Amino acid sequence: MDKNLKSMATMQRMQITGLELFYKKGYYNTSIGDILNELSLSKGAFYHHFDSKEDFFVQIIRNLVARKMYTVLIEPIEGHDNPLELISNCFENELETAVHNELDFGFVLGNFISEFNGKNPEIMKHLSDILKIWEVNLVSAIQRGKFNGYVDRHVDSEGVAVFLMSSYLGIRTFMVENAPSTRKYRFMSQLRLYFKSIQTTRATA
Amino acid sequence: MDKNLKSMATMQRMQITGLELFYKKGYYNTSIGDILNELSLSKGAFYHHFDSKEDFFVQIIRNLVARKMYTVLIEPIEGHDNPLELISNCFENELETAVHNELDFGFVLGNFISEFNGKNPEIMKHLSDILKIWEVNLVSAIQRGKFNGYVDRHVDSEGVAVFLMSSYLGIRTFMVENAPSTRKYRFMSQLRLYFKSIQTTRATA
DNA sequence: GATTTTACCGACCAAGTGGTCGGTGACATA
DNA sequence: TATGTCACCGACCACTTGGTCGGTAAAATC
Repeated sequence: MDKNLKSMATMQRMQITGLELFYKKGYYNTSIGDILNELSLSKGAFYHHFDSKEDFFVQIIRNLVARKMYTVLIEPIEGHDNPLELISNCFENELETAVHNELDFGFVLGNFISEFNGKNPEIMKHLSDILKIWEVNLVSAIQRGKFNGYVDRHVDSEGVAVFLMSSYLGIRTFMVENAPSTRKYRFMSQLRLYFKSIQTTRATA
Repeated sequence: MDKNLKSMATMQRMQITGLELFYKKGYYNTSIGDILNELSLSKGAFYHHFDSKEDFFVQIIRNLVARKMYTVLIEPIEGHDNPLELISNCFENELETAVHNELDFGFVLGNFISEFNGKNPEIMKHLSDILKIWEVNLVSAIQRGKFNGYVDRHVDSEGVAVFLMSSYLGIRTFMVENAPSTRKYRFMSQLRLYFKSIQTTRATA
């Protein structure tokens, strides 16, 4: 059973390093050799554990990206508090880690989507699945917000979700290009302005 | 002088096909051979006109992307009408062409930024320049709007610009993934809601 | 009409790529 | 102790890549 454990550990190490490099340099621009070098492992080791580069990448998405997305962008907005506030804090946190150049899984996703779109339907399916889950959870958070009196009943929940996901994906591309901290701040301010316009108006209905 | 003309025409053809393929398949995933095949031209022809693949790409950015960005995302928001309306229409138009799968230069830019970021500073500089021009023009459109009484004087023009650019870049990634038409519609609705929250309030101040 | 310039050709090259395969030694099983 | 399994090794392969270079034919220049 010790063997099995070692095997798992190696696979894990490969996947973690793989994600890091794929994220930094892009999938097509990262060779298996790059990853193996970083870990001082051989081709043989790689193909012993994975069928192909593509299989390897799919495993990474399912094992690392999907799970992390869940804990970071979905779990935090569950609950019955004001969803707009939950979302706000969640975005704030994630953008803050992004400022410090750590792996931000929202952006990892956006990155990969633009890399694979139109090229690799198999991989796109996996990426789309994750996005879909995010979307569904955002929509239900907004609806919960309506039910609990935090969100104006007239707003279109799906619309809000699309708008939120878009701007989040976008700000990440945009932060990466320049002045991340300033842009994060400006983005969050405007987001809160937008939230104001869809929250329940205390004055009339 | 006929020679010169033919030369220019060939370069133009190469650049147009190049942009198309780079956009569709990504820069690193498109070989010079791919482009040449499409045009039935030879390696010799390519390296006669361009120094390298990178040089070729930079030319494309400067000759095609930058100019098109200007006519499509910048010129339409100049003028002294309500800038929020101009921007709204401009985004609407561009997203509509995007729905029909034509080249959308806003997204071309976002795509390339995520592909080159952290990898090729030389190319990133060119992309950043274009983005900067867009940003500056958005900011001044908003400020004009304040001056002309269309936009609430308390809003942060730079913030609005960052928010607009982010959401535009994001919706394009997101539209490309699925249900472009629906998402475009939802996005535009929410964008107009946001605009309402930053326009001059007729009731008080 | 002779000469030079120029647009383009295509065989070729070195450097990588993803992927294969016959090994080897440590461990588990018997 | 003998045997089998399994994690890992690294030389090797077919193929693609960006890029070179000696050529050619037509146009421009003289």
